Amino acid sequence: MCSNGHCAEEREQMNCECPSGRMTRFIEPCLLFLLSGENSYGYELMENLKRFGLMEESPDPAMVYRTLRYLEKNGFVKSKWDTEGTGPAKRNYKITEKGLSSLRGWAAAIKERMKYLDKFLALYKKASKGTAGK
Amino acid sequence: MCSNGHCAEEREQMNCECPSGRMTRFIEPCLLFLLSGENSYGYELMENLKRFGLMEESPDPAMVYRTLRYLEKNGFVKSKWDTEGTGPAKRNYKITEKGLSSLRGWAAAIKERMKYLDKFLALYKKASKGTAGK
DNA sequence: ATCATCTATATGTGAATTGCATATAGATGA
DNA sequence: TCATCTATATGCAATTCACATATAGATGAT
Repeated sequence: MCSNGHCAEEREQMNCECPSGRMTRFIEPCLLFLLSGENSYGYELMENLKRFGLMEESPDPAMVYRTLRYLEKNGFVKSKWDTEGTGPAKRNYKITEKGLSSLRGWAAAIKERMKYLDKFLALYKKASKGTAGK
Repeated sequence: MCSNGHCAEEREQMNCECPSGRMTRFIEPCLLFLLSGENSYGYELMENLKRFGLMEESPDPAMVYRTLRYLEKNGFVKSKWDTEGTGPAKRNYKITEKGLSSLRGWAAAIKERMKYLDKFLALYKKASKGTAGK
């Protein structure tokens, strides 16, 4: 049981994988960001997602592929089958203008959200100085 | 439709209430923090939650009361009916040692989480300097 | 040749989380 | 008596996600 009592397994507080503070749908801006750099496809994106740290081990393929389809369905990216080269066919994604705009929206929202988290931590720290958070 | 295409209504990017970056179960550490300051009850806590900014208008009573029951069920708080004073009876909550420990866990997790968000924003900013995020 | 492994994409399912609606009821003031 | 404020609570459906599973082309080892 983790420190928050959510998880079945015993974990270090900092490595707790219970929902504490999980960022809902954070994989979306990550994918959009990667695609804003260069066109890519699911399997490759999965590897590069590790850079963002939140999916340290290896991101869930289901999440990656489903999110990519969601992004395409909503016009944030466009895909084409790429049968060149070796191995199975890849679905190659390219970000759209709408996708770039969404990425800017995400960045702004994340910035805003961090303000609130900072506020929480500031309140917490302030309260810790006294005995309690009165 | 918001900038991320998730919401039905038109909104300013910064005020978008779509899931962009929402912190899952953030109400938990907020309640624990408030109770670490002084004993309180649902209706009062609901008012004080506004201070954290994330539930600007007014927090959903369902979330507040359900979360409090969850916290009690898991030993993070204890409650007693308070029939003193005027109006309907209040369920008065008091944080436990386990609750204080959980609050510390949340604070650590949030700090850690902010590191990742900072990292994302740093990457985004860096990429914005060049033409694209290559 | 066949078998494991790597590359690549995709769907199914159940649990967790949440927003919104609704129910209940004591107390207060017009 | 009726609306409003205080106070707590449940029901339900949509969203999100972790984990399991399916499919299939290509490659290298034995």
